[in-house]
Amino acid sequence: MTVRTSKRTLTTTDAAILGVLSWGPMSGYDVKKTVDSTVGYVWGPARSAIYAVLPRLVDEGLATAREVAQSQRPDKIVYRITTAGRAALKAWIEETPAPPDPNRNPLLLKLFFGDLTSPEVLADQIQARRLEAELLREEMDRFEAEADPDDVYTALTRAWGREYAHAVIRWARAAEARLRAS
Amino acid sequence: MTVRTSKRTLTTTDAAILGVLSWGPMSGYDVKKTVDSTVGYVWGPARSAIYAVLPRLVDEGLATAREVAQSQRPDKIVYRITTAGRAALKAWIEETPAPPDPNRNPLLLKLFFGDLTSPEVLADQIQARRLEAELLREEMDRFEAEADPDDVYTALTRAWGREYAHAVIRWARAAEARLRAS
DNA sequence: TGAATCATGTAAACAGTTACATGATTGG
DNA sequence: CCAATCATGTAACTGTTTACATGATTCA
Repeated sequence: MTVRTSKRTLTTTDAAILGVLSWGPMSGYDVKKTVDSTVGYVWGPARSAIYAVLPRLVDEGLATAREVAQSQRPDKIVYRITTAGRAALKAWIEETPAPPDPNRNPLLLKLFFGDLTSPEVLADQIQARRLEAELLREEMDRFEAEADPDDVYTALTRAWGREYAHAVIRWARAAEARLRAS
Repeated sequence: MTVRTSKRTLTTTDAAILGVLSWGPMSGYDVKKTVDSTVGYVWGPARSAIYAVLPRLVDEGLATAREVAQSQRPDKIVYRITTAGRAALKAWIEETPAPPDPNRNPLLLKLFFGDLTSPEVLADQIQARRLEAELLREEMDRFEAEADPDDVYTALTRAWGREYAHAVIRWARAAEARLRAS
């Protein structure tokens, strides 16, 4: 059993998957569900990406796979993070510099070329962004209510969600007013 | 001269390039420089992407190319947006729904798995993000000073830059304090 | 009976980046 | 003379998504 001891750094998707495996062994199907309801807010790989990554993690010795036969349900493959996997994830967290904030905002790009259309069109699109942000804020509030206040890390992610939503809402309100006025 | 009348919707990179061409005809080299100093803040394609996209825009009838011989400088190819190009860009602005905010934040993802490392490591990374945001805010302030206050669209993009930077700074300050305390 | 859930995977396409490759001219 | 600027492109790769493909079981 040769293990590809490649010291390749993890992709963000690898890290997300390894991360949920660090919470407990599970099948690809369960990884997907867990991702969606947790880290999916900040990194949401496609289902097919998860099924592609898992065997690769096994190849690299970062996880193990065990086939589990089931009678009432389709058989499944349960993945478990290894010590090497935990170390690789820790290294990714500590050593990989978080890239600067994504410089990519198509909505803002539209604003640069705003002269080609009417202010109402842009105001509508900004409003849609604001409604999204308002939903996000409500969601964060709901999480806040049912969350463990001692869990610092998830508290910080919720705090960012609220701060971000707040920024979008403030900006959008002002932008909409200014555009609808002209 | 057959023009591929494909009604393919533009990619964001296509739109960014067509957009700067809507400000005037120019070479690929100049597109790159113009992008970097303007829309680059929200969409910054690589140089190679620009040189790859430009001929495709010509294929699709969205731009024309004219070779310009130069004696003192290397010859160049000057691209000019066509009426069809302008229409395609307008359609992109009006019809293409701006995708929801990018769900992709590796720094936040690290926080989800924060238990695997020390609070200091995370605080350091958050601090780096804050310093970035402080630079962004200063840059926006400088732009603000020299900008035309009647130009609504660039004013809105600057406003977003400031609002966003503010959100990052507020969040990071609180997060750093909380992590350094524990 | 038909939709939802459980369960896994492949193939093709897409969007974009980095690195490679070349070469003249200008200014300090 | 050396660095910066002007000028264009290709090749290989990376990471990710969408669509395709299959099939059992449970619940309303």
